[in-house]
Amino acid sequence: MDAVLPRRQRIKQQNRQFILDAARQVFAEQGYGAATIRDIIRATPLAAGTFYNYFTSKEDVRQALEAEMAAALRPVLSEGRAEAATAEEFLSAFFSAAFALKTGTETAAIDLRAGFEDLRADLESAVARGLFLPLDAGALAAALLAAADEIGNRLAAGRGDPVQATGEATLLFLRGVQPPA
Amino acid sequence: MDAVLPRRQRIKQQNRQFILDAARQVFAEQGYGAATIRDIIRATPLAAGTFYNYFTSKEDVRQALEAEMAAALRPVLSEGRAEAATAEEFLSAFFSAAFALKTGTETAAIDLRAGFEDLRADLESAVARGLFLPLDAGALAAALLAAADEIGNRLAAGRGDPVQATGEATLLFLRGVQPPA
Amino acid sequence: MDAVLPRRQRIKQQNRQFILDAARQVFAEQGYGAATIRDIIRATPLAAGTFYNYFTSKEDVRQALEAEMAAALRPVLSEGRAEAATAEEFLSAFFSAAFALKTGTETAAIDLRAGFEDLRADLESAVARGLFLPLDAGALAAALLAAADEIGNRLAAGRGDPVQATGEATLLFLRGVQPPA
Amino acid sequence: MDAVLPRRQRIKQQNRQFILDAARQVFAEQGYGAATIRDIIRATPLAAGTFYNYFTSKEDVRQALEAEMAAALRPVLSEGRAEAATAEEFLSAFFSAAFALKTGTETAAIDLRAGFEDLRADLESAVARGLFLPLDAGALAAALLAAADEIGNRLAAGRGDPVQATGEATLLFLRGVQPPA
DNA sequence: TATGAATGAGGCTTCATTCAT
DNA sequence: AATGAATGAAGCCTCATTCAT
Repeated sequence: MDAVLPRRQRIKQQNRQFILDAARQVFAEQGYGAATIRDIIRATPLAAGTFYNYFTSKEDVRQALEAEMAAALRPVLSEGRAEAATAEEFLSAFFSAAFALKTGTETAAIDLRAGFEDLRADLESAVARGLFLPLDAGALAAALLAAADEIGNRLAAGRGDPVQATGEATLLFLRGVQPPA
Repeated sequence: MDAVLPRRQRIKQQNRQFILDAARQVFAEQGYGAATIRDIIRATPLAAGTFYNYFTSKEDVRQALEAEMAAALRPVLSEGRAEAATAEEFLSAFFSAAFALKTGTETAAIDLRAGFEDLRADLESAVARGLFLPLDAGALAAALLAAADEIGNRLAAGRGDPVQATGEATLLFLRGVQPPA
Repeated sequence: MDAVLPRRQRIKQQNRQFILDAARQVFAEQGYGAATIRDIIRATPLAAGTFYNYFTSKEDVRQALEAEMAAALRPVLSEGRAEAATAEEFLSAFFSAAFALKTGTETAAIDLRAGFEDLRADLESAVARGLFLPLDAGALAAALLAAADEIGNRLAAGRGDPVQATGEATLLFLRGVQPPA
Repeated sequence: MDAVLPRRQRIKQQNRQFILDAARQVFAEQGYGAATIRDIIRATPLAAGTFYNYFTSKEDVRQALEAEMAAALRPVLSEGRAEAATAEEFLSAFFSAAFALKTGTETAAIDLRAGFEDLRADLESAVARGLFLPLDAGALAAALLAAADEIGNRLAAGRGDPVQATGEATLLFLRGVQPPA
């Protein structure tokens, strides 16, 4: 699908990706605040000055990284949500995808909050279709993502089983905690 | 209630509190990772070296701060939960206290996760009393705190009304999102 | 022999000695240049400020220490030298005492050069008595002390036996290195 | 003789030498322990951070300096020793070279002990050739170097004449201090 | 465009010294 | 006298950024 790029262009793209990959890893290990540009370069085969040919600051990298992650999260998280016929299908698809992302080794330390806008939109649409009670879509998206992220962290740490957790979380948000009267 | 302390002791306590207060503010503004010890001292009337009479590192301050916050959170968050007669009372008390903490100006940037253990214990007891469906108390506590924290952040940013949010969040976790059949 | 001192005086003397002993140890471990006043105080049961009741600076301590060491070295190093009837007796007494000092554990890191003046005077007297060839007493004292110090360091490090080294060093300075013609 | 280096390489070598020269001077003036890296940089036209492009610590500089000095000392101190036909020639060559080094202004504060290994080897060879009495070469080397260093210091301070001192020191170690019977 | 050394600002920490108790 | 906390200077080191090659 990708056009064949001239050698120069290819190297440029590769170097950019070197930096982004290194940044993702460094941010995951130390947190964004504590990470330094030098840390990123060090995790790269490039020289110090080369960084500035691609980005102007740590914040610049972060934004590029966020865009990249949002693009990667979108298809995965949205999959199955748009066409869900019931709230249960919607929630189950969401938690299943979310926990898969959090426990997948290759995407360590993904912050699900990057998918906020997409989820909010999907929820609004689902509310409009009558699948959900008419709640504030923003608050609901925040609650779902925060809960999924936190439970996902627990799963990634080995506390719990993803499949069972998907079921429990779906039930929790589907029917709530109240025992039937 | 407090014993009258000799002057020197009083000043020591005061200085320690200067640092803790400054640290809370600095961590809230810049994040823990990006904050520097110098930032903390600068937000204090103290001299640079004085920091090390009280703490050995930024991490040391963080731990003291966390202990302080846990101690402050405990009575507020627990209030009304232990003796709640219904799940609704429990959830309502929880979200009400949580949102009050997050929107209260003087306690900016409190991370509710510090109250995890208390909440988990309360939930276990509530499940045992039959107030809640028999869910995994750890996962439920994680979900409630994460959701409350995230929604609380939105409230603190002016997006939404605490009272209404308390009602909605209570309902969300009480009955779930599914419309009645 | 010591007069009984009033309690105050006794404590003062004791504190002064605390500092001197700590300083000797610290200087031996880190060298004079690298040692700090705080290092000295830390090796003491005293508080930081107390140092300045006894000494004004690191240099001040060093001088007191040097005087103390010179006073301690004098009788040991001079012993047997003044009344030596031959050069061999003189040298043997000197090296024997010097190596004993360097290898004695309780007087670690003594710098024999503190005994320079005494040795020079003894040598001058010995030259005048015809025990030694008429060499420059200063240079000879320097050579003897430097050699004794350096060989003593080797002995203290376990390289060689003090008794044998005394014999060899005595012979070396007595007859030189030239094989008999 | 030296290959012509590209400009960048030349500057790097020059900067390294700036630091080494400054360090030698600073160590000589203040002693190794008391010297600071900042002192060294200040004696240089370089910026503070540049130090760490060349060395990792004060100790690192010291080692480089020692290697440099050993390399510089070797040919000078060894000159004339290896092929000496008599003990007198050997000692005379040694002291002459040593005093020249100590009193030469451009090589202030050289510590002759850096030449220990070379001298010990030369002495062993000389003993094997029968030039010297069969003494412990290590102890003898230590004694000679220590004496030469100390007397050299006296000469550098203006106390004595190098030529005369060479003669006296040679005699001292050649025949010892004992007057002929 | 890539390199990597130079720069000096600034963060971390320890120090000598003072002084209220 | 003895104490030990406060002070701010100063040492150590790393950083972001520039720029000659």
